[in-house]
Amino acid sequence: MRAPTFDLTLLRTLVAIADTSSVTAAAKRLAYTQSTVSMQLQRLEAQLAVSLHERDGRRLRFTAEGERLLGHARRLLALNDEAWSDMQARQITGDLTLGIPEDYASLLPSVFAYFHQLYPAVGLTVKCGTSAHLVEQVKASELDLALVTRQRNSPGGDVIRREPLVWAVGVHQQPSLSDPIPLALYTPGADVFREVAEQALQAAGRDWRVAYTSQSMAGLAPIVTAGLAVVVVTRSMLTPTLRPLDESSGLPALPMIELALHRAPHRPSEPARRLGELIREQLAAPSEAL
Amino acid sequence: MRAPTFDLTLLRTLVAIADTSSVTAAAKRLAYTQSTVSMQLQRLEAQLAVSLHERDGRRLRFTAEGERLLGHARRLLALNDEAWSDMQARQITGDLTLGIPEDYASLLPSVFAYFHQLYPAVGLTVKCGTSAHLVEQVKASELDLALVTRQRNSPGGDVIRREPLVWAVGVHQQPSLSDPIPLALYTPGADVFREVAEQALQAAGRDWRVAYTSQSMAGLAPIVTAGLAVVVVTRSMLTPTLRPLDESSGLPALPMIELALHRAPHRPSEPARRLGELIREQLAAPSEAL
DNA sequence: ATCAAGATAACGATCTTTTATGATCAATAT
DNA sequence: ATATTGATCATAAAAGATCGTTATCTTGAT
Repeated sequence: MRAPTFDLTLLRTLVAIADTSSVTAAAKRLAYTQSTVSMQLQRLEAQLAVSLHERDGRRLRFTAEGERLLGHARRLLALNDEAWSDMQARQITGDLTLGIPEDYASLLPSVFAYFHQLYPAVGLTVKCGTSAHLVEQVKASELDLALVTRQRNSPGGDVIRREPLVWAVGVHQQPSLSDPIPLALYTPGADVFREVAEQALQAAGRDWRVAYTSQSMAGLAPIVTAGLAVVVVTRSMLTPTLRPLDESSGLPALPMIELALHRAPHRPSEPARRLGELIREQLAAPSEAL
Repeated sequence: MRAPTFDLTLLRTLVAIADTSSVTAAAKRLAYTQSTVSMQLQRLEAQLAVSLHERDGRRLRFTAEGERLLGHARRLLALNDEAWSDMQARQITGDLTLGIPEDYASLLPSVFAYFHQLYPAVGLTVKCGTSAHLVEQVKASELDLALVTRQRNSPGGDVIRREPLVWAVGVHQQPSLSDPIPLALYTPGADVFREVAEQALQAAGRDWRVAYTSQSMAGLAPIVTAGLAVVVVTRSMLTPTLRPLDESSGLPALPMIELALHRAPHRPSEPARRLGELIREQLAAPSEAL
């Protein structure tokens, strides 16, 4: 007496029948013949010794047992699909290199960890750099992917999400905001935050001075928390030591920036495709909020 | 391109191979031929395009992928088996009658609810009565099953669990325990609690009087909570309004009683078998504790 | 009466299991 | 060491069962 076991393909047609409430439509969807689906349903009923469906007039209706089995079928198939794609994912091998702005290095580790769980055989290298530099590297195929910040509606790459920029200072500081405004900025060059800040101040007719520059937020932090300068960050980068400044501070409003994903010009490798997908899924959340 | 779907029978042999770490043994367990199991394993590997096992010397070892799949297989099969037995259980129909002592009516509802979930097509009737009466009814096949209380090591039926009996009074009462002890007892007749109590008092040379009698605990409750009498209950029947009395009260210790399941003499119906099983499982918990 | 959907029958192809056999490895004897 | 034995696993070939298709029939709705 062998253990009774469902044939998952039969359960899949059961689900298709339920979804379409028609044998013929289910057959079309599954690329079977109508008669095949009809017989598959009968086979299921025979194996369980239950009648799963009734036919009143032309309409097909499931019995209580049918509905019950449907639930089991959905659960089983979900587990099956998950198991299958897990096994496939583990087969994917290769190496890929992703570029990210330094400041986003803190945002991504959980994504990397998840990626490694899903694709343990893929060697992932992460390189940090300024957005402008990263874009060039992707174009030169030195990177497979690059996640960069840019001003709104700039061309190139796919937008992953948009984020509001805010002025910020140390939590307990009340900075003197008379001109010239003391700014803490990233290293000179094509930095988006810097561009945005300077454009906004200029448009507002304000004056400013660069009180401090550094390669990354980490370097700027001491100055900012000490209240010696204000900084521009995305809202998601605010830490407990940083306090955002609203309009009452007198500083001009800042526009949104975009987080965009650039891909190397050649057709993306499978690992690159997957990582791109994952980044989109994982980071897509806080988009147009304000 | 049809959706990729596992063959659960193949996964079952995978598990058997893992459990026995031998193709031959797995074949024996599954009532297959050795070559069948060998080929089934290969088929699985072919379908996934992965090698699941390695052979170093004579020993069979799973690869990392094999172990991974094994996990999925176990989960899928567990779900399959659960689904299957659920579908079978729903097929079971019939009626059955269970007898229980009145005081246990409060203990069982969750079991009945669960039973109805598992076997919705079974009509369950519950009849209350004294243990002695219930036993007679089962013997006469007027009941399919009877759950009764009895003194320890009495014959007949299967012991479901043993429970300590305790003396109890109202929470805030300090009853006068000088002879004759005022007892609140069930209706005269073959009641186990009464028997046990009277035997214990007699053995201790104490005197008592029956201050109140009723068909059930519900009727006794007012007298007891008012402190006019002490009552005998199982520990599991203690409510927030009842306070158990320990040895310091001067009352003699009470023995354990047993909860036993009696079955009608004829071969039990399938529903009766199932309910019996369920009762055993669900009530087996607090057995010999003290 | 006609049309569309579902059920049934018969056939053919494919896949699965078995029987039979060969290969490999470990252990024991020579 | 070498040979032999025993056992396990893999492979080949054949029988058998199963599943899907084509074709046809039935049934219900317009």
